Amino acid sequence: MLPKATPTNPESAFQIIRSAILSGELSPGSKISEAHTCQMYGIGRGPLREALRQLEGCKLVEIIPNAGAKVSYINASQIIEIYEIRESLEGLACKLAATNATTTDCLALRSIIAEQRLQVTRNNGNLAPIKEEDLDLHFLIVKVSGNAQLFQLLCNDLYQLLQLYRLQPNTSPSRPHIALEEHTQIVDAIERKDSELADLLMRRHISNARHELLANLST
Amino acid sequence: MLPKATPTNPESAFQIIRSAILSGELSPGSKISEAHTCQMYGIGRGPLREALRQLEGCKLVEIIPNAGAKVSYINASQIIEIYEIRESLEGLACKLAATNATTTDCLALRSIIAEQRLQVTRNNGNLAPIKEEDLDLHFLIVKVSGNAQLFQLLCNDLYQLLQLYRLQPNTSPSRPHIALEEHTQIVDAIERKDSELADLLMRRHISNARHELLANLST
DNA sequence: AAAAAACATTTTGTCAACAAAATTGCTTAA
DNA sequence: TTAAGCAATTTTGTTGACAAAATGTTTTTT
Repeated sequence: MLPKATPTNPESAFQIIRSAILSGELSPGSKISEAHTCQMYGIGRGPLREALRQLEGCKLVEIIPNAGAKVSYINASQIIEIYEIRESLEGLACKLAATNATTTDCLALRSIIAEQRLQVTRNNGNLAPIKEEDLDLHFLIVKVSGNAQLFQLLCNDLYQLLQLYRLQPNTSPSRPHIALEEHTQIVDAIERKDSELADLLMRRHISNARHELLANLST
Repeated sequence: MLPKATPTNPESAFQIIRSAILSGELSPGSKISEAHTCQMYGIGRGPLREALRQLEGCKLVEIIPNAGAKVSYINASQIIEIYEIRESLEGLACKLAATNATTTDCLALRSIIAEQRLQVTRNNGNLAPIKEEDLDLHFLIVKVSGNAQLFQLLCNDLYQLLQLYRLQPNTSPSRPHIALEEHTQIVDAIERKDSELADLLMRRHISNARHELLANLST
């Protein structure tokens, strides 16, 4: 019933390799040998090369002429820069979301918050893996903003770089209680259509996360 | 003396096709036939396909499976969305630039302003093509910000989408006197290291441009 | 023994031929 | 006249073989 395009085209190669990178199957910094990778995932060399060029555009791989491709390694200064960008863009997303959110949107946002609250109480304040729900919320806010370009930028590029970073050495601690509180306030502001406040709160939320990250790096 | 990689690799194909698109040689919306394009620019079909996938990442071309690639056509709502993003990101750029600018940087910024002023007086307030100097200024501010990720995002992706848009039907009027005034104030703020004000002024500057654009679209 | 040069191997870059899909134009039928 | 079906052509997708570059190893020379 699905429209299903041809199975082994460059597009699917792109998704296959991307999943492999984001799941950690291909680890950051490691070389992506063409012959080896082709056999591994059952894709041709042509399609693979196209997929690699596409992944280069997402900054997930780095291609060095005559020397091959390797999975990107995100360092600390890069992730800080990305957080600065997120601060601006997600502030914008919240501002727009507050303006455009329908009641249905608000219900969906609330339900994510509820799920997060459940997670936090369940883990009783320990280092909890809200990670997925966290991104879910940010994801939905960007979607609700209605700015398609913004959605693509954040959800197809930046969020995946964050994911890649999290595969690396240190898993950031993230204080679930505080994050939950901040999330709740943000959704409240969106629901009340207070765009200015939603903007401010989201910027502050990400700024806090950035400073926590900086503190962990310097120690 | 230059390291100069092999001439006809996918990288150079990428640059060749991109220039062709940005110069209008390949017009927005037109199909990019593989065979035809290969002959036209003297590049192989493999390298071309890799280049097209790379250009798809920059949103300069659109690839439809089993139907080929075509030059992107940027519509009004897309450009408005991009201006919203610019407003956020260039505000950030100004904020960072105000914090990080050296005296050398400020001199360079001032010299661009001087050039713009020259242009405006020369054309005596008529619809002047400050376009190049305008982008030069924005370009330099982003560079001075010191955020490499931000630089890539704005200067390698968004600015070129703007360029693509300008190739299309309507050339926006742009009021040089006002723009120059706004630019001057922005550079002043950066020079005084007033990051908050620089942020605000840039956001307002781009917001003004966006509203002008909207006004022209609705008429 | 250390450094440099030559060789062998692996890996990337490129091209050309083939297969599959889509578009085009034509024929045929309603 | 229009619409549907079919055939021919063009265009995209894919694979395989070959050329060039880089890497690693061995041999030679100082």
